[in-house]
Amino acid sequence: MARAGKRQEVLAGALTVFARDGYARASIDVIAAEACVSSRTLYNHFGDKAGLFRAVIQESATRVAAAQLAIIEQHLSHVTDLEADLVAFGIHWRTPMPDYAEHSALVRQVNAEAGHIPQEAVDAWQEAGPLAVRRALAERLAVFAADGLLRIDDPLRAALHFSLLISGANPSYRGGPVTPDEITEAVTTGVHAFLHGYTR
Amino acid sequence: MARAGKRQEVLAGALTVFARDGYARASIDVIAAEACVSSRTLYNHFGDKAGLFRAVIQESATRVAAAQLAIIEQHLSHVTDLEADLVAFGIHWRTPMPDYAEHSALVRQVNAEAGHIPQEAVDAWQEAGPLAVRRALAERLAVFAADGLLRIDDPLRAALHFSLLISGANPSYRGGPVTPDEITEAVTTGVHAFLHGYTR
DNA sequence: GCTAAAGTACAACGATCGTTGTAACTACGC
DNA sequence: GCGTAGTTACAACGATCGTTGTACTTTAGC
Repeated sequence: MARAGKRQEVLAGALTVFARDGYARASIDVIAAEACVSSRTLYNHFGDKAGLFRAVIQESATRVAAAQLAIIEQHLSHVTDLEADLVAFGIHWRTPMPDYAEHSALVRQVNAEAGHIPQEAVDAWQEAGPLAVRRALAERLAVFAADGLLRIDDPLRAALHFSLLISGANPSYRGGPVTPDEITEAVTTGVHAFLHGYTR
Repeated sequence: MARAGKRQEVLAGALTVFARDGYARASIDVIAAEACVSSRTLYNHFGDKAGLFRAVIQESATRVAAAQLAIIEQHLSHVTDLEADLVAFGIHWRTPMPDYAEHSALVRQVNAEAGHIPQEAVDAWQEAGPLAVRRALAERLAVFAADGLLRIDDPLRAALHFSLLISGANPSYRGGPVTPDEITEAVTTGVHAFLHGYTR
């Protein structure tokens, strides 16, 4: 296996290590071992550690964003019961697809390390990942507003609010994974707050 | 100045460096220089780097939580117009008091590095900081619910939702600081969403 | 099968860093 | 004023790590 796949395996291994240890803690040798690859190969592909990191966050953001766009498309194209569909969408969104834990851990690393990443790389990452998803979500919400189901002044901010209420506050401090029941509970209450608020 | 203040100066300098660089990147010598202190003094006070970090996050969380509890007390004790008071409270909350930027950068560092911090330290930090604030906020919200102003099943989750809608999504990717107008806009729309939701 | 490209193993470098020991120095309590 | 405890400057250590060079081996394409 000379040419094929090596690059992808390096990206996968680097994602694991960067997500777990962060940029500064992560060591090139550990990444190489995780990817079952020589450290020299790693340098041949990505130049240096910073280049590898940029490639990893870009690839991870792009891949997860694509998956989330598909989920948006799937659940929010033809809605019958808005609240039920939003709940189903939120549950699907938050339920761990493979690598979701690693991805969101990497997001936390990027958030923490933003000051040490070139601005252009951060911008590209945000554009390919969170912003793309937020924009797509905003588009759907705007449609619902046009249909008279919602009242929205700023769709982009509404999409942000939805994301926060649905996926917010799971920095996963505790080691254990989140149970499906917790996800259902969090999404249900989040969607309810998004739609109806807390006023009596 | 032998005994006095040294410890506090170390904590302040370490807060600055840890918040900016993160635990792994931060170097003891840089922290010592930032605090105008010998690195040996630092070890005499805190044992090692991990001990210093634990002291820093604990102190920062405790101090900021106390300030935020005071803001809650100040704005939400006697409310006349709930929405207006919540907006005023949110603006006061989010408007940078000194060190607020450093504190929230440190929070991001803790979120990213949670896997490398002893569980007990993370628990103590969360208890002294975010959870204490959330609990106090939940208490006020529960009072509003008892007064018939809000409809709340789970006050703690409602407090979480409020925090997310008000202070969420400012990972400060861009270098520039947030303008007061942006804060006002974000808080106003956040409070509106919290109270009324987006349903028509 | 041959050749060029890609991958590997291995050693080595310079740099950074956490941590400790030590001896000199300084401030504060009595 | 003196002594004790805190502070400093300084050197040194072992360890880790990013990165490079090189010689060797493997793989893929023709």
